[in-house]
Amino acid sequence: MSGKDSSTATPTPRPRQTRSIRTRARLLEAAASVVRADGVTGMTLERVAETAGVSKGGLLYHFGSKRELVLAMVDETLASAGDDLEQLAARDPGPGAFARAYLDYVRSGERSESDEAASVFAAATLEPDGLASAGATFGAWQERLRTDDGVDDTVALLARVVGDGLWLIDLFGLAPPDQAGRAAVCDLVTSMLDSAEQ
Amino acid sequence: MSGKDSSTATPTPRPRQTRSIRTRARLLEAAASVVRADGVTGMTLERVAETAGVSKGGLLYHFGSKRELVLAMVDETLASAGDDLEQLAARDPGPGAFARAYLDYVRSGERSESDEAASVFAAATLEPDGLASAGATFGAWQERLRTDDGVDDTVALLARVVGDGLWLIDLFGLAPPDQAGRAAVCDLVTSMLDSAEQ
DNA sequence: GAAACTGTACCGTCCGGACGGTTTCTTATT
DNA sequence: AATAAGAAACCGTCCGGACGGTACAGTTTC
Repeated sequence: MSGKDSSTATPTPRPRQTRSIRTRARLLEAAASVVRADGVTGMTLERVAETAGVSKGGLLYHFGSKRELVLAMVDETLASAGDDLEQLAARDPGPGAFARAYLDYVRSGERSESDEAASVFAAATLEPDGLASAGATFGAWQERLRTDDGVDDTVALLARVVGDGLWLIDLFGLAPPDQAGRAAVCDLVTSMLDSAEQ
Repeated sequence: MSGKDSSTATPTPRPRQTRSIRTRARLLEAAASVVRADGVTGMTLERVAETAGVSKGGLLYHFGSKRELVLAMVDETLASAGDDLEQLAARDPGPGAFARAYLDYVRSGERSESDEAASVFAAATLEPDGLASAGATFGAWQERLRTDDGVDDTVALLARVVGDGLWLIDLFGLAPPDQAGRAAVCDLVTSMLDSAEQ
């Protein structure tokens, strides 16, 4: 995960909590990596703790139950993606910035984050409503796409569907298109975005 | 699952030939319904068997292991979707038939199969490579889209991404767009398909 | 002195799979 | 037509093992 510090770092460092948060982050990361390596069924509390270099008791100190851990994985991943999105949109003034960011985010199909996100998504299926908050987040993004941007509703929705589609295709390894193809598609939709301003 | 037993005299009212494959299908269906109800973790062999009205031994007669069952679920669902797609494309002669079928398939979003497909997809994550064959199938569809249709490559890919995107968004309940929006998007891409023939 | 852990022991549950037995259908032979 | 033989379909139970979670007494770090 990258680009986590959205705001300026606190002037006074917190040595106390730094350790806790770092362990927490390590646990989250370890959980994703375990899922990626051994599948959802292989993600046991014991193995996650071991991978993170923490005892099982230590894990349960941070996450009271497996469910809590899984839900935190989803929230964390989505929040990180949201930050990246905002950051991308921020340096592109003008209408359709968020939609363009949405497409830029999936244009290259970089592997590193995608793999981890896939694991998280898979883990979310462990809990019946594990994707509930994910649905809410996607809904918020769609709303942002529709209202915050001065583009035609249909084209905005198209951008969202293409962005999500590419992202999910990557996530599950459903025969992702090659670099050239995905770039061409993103460019096509971006050009529609620009010419459909209103 | 007790059907009508209107037979009064004939002791053999039903041909028992298809008993095996019927039980198999029932097991597959039961598995999906269990996942939908209780989540991936709730899908145990015992519960699937019970839901299908079969003993656990009977289940294991048809599927040697849980892995086999899960893989069969994926294959079955994908094959079914592929059939629907072909059927849709068959009654639309002319270039871009498959691409249009791809979009028509997800246009309404009222697919009752969607629920079941979601469960199957979730179950596939139980096995590390549970989605391998799914990836292959999607790749084949993409290739069919690219070669079999007389449309521009980029637009064909766009159709695929939009189709998959809508489908996956529905599958995971990631804030699916409303009827009007999705129809508009599908119409838009379809019109691009028609005007981009070559 | 409190937060942030470690380490171990343990419990109740439940799961996947094996296995031996039982019923139902098909086929061959007489 | 009868029946023996055998395969296919299915039942019911048992077991080793692992998992999630609890409890708690110690230890390090700030």
